Amino acid sequence: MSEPTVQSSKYLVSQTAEYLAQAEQRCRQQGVRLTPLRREVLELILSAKKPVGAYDLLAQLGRDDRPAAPPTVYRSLDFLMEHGFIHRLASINAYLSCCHPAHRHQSIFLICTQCQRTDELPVGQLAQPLQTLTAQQQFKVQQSLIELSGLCQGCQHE
Amino acid sequence: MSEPTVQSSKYLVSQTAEYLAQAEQRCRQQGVRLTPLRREVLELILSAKKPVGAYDLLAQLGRDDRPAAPPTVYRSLDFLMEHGFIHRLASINAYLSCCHPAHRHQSIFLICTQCQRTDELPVGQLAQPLQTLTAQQQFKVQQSLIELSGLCQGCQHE
DNA sequence: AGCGTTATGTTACACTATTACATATCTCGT
DNA sequence: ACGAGATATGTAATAGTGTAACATAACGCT
Repeated sequence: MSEPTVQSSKYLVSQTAEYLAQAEQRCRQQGVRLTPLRREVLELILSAKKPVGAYDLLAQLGRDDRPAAPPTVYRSLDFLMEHGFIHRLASINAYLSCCHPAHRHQSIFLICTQCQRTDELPVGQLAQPLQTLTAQQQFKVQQSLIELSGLCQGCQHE
Repeated sequence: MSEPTVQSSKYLVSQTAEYLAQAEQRCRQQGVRLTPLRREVLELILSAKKPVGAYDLLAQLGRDDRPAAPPTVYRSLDFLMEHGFIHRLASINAYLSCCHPAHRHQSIFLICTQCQRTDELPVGQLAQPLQTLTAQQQFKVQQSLIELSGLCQGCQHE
């Protein structure tokens, strides 16, 4: 709880407790409920140093010795995604917390194939060319997915 | 067999038969084998108007009344991807033929959520900003995945 | 023909996710 | 405080996607 989350260190520093408090507040503002279950799923994702699989979460949620059933976690994940608290990485079927849940945005994910740590970056300089390209095709983008797999700085020298 | 494939119409026109002939040739050049099975899988993907799921392919491959087993098709898909003949769309777990298998490249996919038709475009104007961004992060890209879902031109007015 | 390599067949299973329906909890008006 | 409707969770079953492990077959070369 004392160190900033790694994945967001370059982009927006936030600690788990602070993040959760802000999440609570945003849910209240929007009139939706960050229930104990949803909050716990979010906490688990926040405290992970890398993207987490749904079944990993399920195992950790396990009440009274037996693992929870899949819909339990998938519904929470759906809620958290819908409200912008987490993202799903399609290329590795895993979930990670969003660095800046305050507003809708497109992101680019850099996924390290070695250590699995993943950085989320704003589209920034790519937004304009992307817009130009889809406009040329007269394609109306609903959702974008940009995931780059490779070696992070730390893993290149091993 | 008489119409050009839709997905490549804006980028590189190629017909199934011609595509297969070129694939044969490239495999010979590289000393790898486009076996009847691999060729059939490629044909099925080429003749589809939209990306195809692995189990759809399996069903179509079904010999003597029973469907083929999963590894049959997955091994062929792996081969075809490895040699650049097809791509996998992670966001919809489907496969489609590559428009320009002659050389390695990054692509952008525009996937219509309505009709499922998918266009493959070269990264073009995005290559430079992408390169800049990953260089800033000192991230060594091994594989990139850019998939935009939305409505194609034809499906916007329905 | 014989041998090593490559490809395919076959069975079983792992992993990811959803459907359908039952139960519990919350919210709000009265 | 109460009950009705809406929202959330529990539970069981199953769908969809992909891989491991091992056996058999086909190829390619000497």
